[in-house]
Amino acid sequence: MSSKNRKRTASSSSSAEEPDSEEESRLKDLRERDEFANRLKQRDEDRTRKVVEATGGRKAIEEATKRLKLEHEDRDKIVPHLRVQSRRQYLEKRKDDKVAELEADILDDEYLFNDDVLTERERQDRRYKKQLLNIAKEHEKARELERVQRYHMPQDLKKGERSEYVEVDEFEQQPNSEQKKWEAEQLASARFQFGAKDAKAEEEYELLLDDQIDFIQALTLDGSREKASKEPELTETERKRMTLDETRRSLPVYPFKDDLIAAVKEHQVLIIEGETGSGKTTQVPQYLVEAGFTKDKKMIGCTQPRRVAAMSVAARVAEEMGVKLGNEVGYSIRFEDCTSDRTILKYMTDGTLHREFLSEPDLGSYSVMIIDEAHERTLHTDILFGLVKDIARFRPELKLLISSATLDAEKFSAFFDDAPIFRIPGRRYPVDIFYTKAPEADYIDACCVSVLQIHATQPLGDILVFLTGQDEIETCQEVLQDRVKRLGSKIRELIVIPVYANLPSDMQAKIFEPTPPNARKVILATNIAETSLTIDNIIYVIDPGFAKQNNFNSRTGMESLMVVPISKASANQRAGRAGRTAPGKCFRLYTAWAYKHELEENTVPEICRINLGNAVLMLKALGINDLIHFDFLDPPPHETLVLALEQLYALGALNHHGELTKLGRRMAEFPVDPMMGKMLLASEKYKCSEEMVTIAAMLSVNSAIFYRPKDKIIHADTARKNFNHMHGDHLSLLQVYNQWAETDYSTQWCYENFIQYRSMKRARDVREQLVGLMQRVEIDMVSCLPETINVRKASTAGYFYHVARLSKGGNYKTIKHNQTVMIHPNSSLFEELPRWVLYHELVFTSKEYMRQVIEIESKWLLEVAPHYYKAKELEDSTNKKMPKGAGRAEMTQ
DNA sequence: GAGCACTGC
Repeated sequence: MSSKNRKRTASSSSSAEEPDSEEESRLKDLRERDEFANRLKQRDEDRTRKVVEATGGRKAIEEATKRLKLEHEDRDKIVPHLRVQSRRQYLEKRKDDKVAELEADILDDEYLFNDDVLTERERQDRRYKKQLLNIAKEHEKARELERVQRYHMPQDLKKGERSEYVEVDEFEQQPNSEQKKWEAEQLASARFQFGAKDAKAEEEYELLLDDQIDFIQALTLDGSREKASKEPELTETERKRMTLDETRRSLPVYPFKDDLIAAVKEHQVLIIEGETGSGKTTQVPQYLVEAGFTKDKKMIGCTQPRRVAAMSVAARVAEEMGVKLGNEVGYSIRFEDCTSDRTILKYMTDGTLHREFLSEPDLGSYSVMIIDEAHERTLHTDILFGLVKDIARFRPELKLLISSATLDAEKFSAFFDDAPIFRIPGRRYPVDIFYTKAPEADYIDACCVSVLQIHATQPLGDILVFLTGQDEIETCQEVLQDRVKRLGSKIRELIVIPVYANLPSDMQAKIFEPTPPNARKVILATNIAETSLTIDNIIYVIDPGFAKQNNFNSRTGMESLMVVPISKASANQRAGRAGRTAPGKCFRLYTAWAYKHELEENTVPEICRINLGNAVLMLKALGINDLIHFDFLDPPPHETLVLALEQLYALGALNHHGELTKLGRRMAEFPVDPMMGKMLLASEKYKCSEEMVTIAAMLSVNSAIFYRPKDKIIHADTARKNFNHMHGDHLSLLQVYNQWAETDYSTQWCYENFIQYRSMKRARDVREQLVGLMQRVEIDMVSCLPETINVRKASTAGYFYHVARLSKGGNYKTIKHNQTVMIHPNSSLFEELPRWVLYHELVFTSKEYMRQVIEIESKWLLEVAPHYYKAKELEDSTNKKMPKGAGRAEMTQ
């Protein structure tokens, strides 16, 4: 490391040194880099051989089946518990209702009839009722007291018992929770009202009809199944009765089998355009196997944007081909490689293939590569396009299939030198599209009204509503449940179910439960339902036309999560969700004019919106030096690329010729941001690899570690404070992980400390992978605890770019851009305000916040990045501006 | 004193 620093210094202070030694050290580094790469390759080959000996992949399969089984068992354990919970909640609610009813009853009674006009029996009855009410109230009071006094922290729970706070969320979501009742009361009393109070009830019911939104039908999304009357639809049970072979033959691709094989044989690149449900993902690879594309021990690869898809499709195809998953048909995703030497058909995520390029840049073991769901334009598919196009030029025998839904096919074809397009009809029912006559001011409210409107006027069938986030979903759920309750038996039962990615999986599973007869399900979902989750039996879709999108500003290096209008492609995708099992309807909460004139044609592809540090490093590691002219389907903004290159240079991953250094080659092995990669490699020098790996893993599960249930915020916060480390959040995270590890990764411990088990489990997976990679880049695992200065120094070695200094008024200024930023209120340093801090990321929400912060000393910057910082600019006394030009360090070691 | 759409390696 120190030799590198010297070299960098030398290269930047130019004329002082002889050019020869600079050139020499560059060449030496390149030589070392290549030797390192060769060692990696050698090791990979050895490992593959070992897998073959160990009767290939069986372990992975066992692991996979074990995992599936475990999840299943988990659910079985949880479901009865959930039932008890919901019953309890129901009883609670009912009790509240009954008590309120009784109270109203007595009041009415007293108001209407004087005591003396009553008969003795009536008087007795009244007394009895009053007594009952008193008892109920006393009981409630006692319980209230008990609740306060006898509140026990979750650790008091006996072993095996589930902590209660998991479901509390649900309790709070109930329309009748105490807090909500109180709020509603306050609101009601604060409102100015005309007329008699009891007249209001009437109005409320009228509202359902009064408030209606006018929709006009504009067009119909064509379905390919309109002739459904001619060929009677197969029900699910009928389909099950069919043999696998019959099912395969009933798919829309089947008639095109021979044509398709012929087309693949004739052309090197083929674009396949087909709707979901055409069977292309499962069938096309099988056809190619039958056609003999895997004869010479080469594989057919098929990429998917999502892990679940890769796994489930592989399982399905294995079943159809009558082989065991992991043998001839396998899948490969992060943390799980379920393939063997016998595998000829391999499903994988696009990111996995992207990684595979590092060890096999020519895709030598594949005869066909299928890139599926290309229209989704994930970062990885977009980069794969460029790579794969390049390879196709010097491997003429490699076949490429790019498969996509409609619209984009022409663009793909143009990119791949006018490759022919093969069209396969899909299987979808028509969807009628409705627009509002006038724009809606409040789309949440409009959603609720529309749902009730559909519920009251349209035939049965489930509704899917697209909202932007958890917050909106919760509000909408409350409003709906409240209004439904008030409408009472005037309408049929309406079941409201939320879905978003952060929702615990057993709650998510509820969307798949069948709707009871004569009831209707409303699913309130985020974008998760646009692609990731397919829910059957949706007939109606409500689309307000918004989504949350992450954008990266390469000028400031800041990310921001904003609500933006969706694109036309996205709107059509959403509408399509209504026509999967029967003709459907889609209600768009914007005008037809807005659709036509205000929505973009397509969503801006991910590659143009995010930080490309890691992607650029990877491409460099693949030997692609001229990134500015890399063949992108949609080139990312120039500044993003420049920023990424600059950062890589500053980190020492590239030399001044823009070539990858040995350090850079090692960094590329890690599936993390380059700064984090550098941090991990720096741990070698600072002898704290154990700690850094943990911190990296914890930082990778983005801010989803601490759990804050609404009603136990105080407890959650005190629990969190126990982990706070005086020097900052990285160390707090380290403490969380290490304490968890000490309890043998206990679930119970997580509940007790208000920590999300799911995130911790993921951190553990990531950590395991990183440990493996550390060995791969030849770093031993050592610990420096209990001393932690080196942990912070190693962090600084990676993140010296992300440093801010305290200025007047308690604000911080970033060193690089002199931009005003603040410590995030969740940070353990929020009230400390150290002079120098290092941040993991900069996010814009309501303000510019630094998230995950540690305290550092300015002299460390000179130690870890002498090429980047001058001693002068780090002087604490002066307040003068930072000289801009970086890399002109004059420091001597 | 805040607030995390969704994937993936």
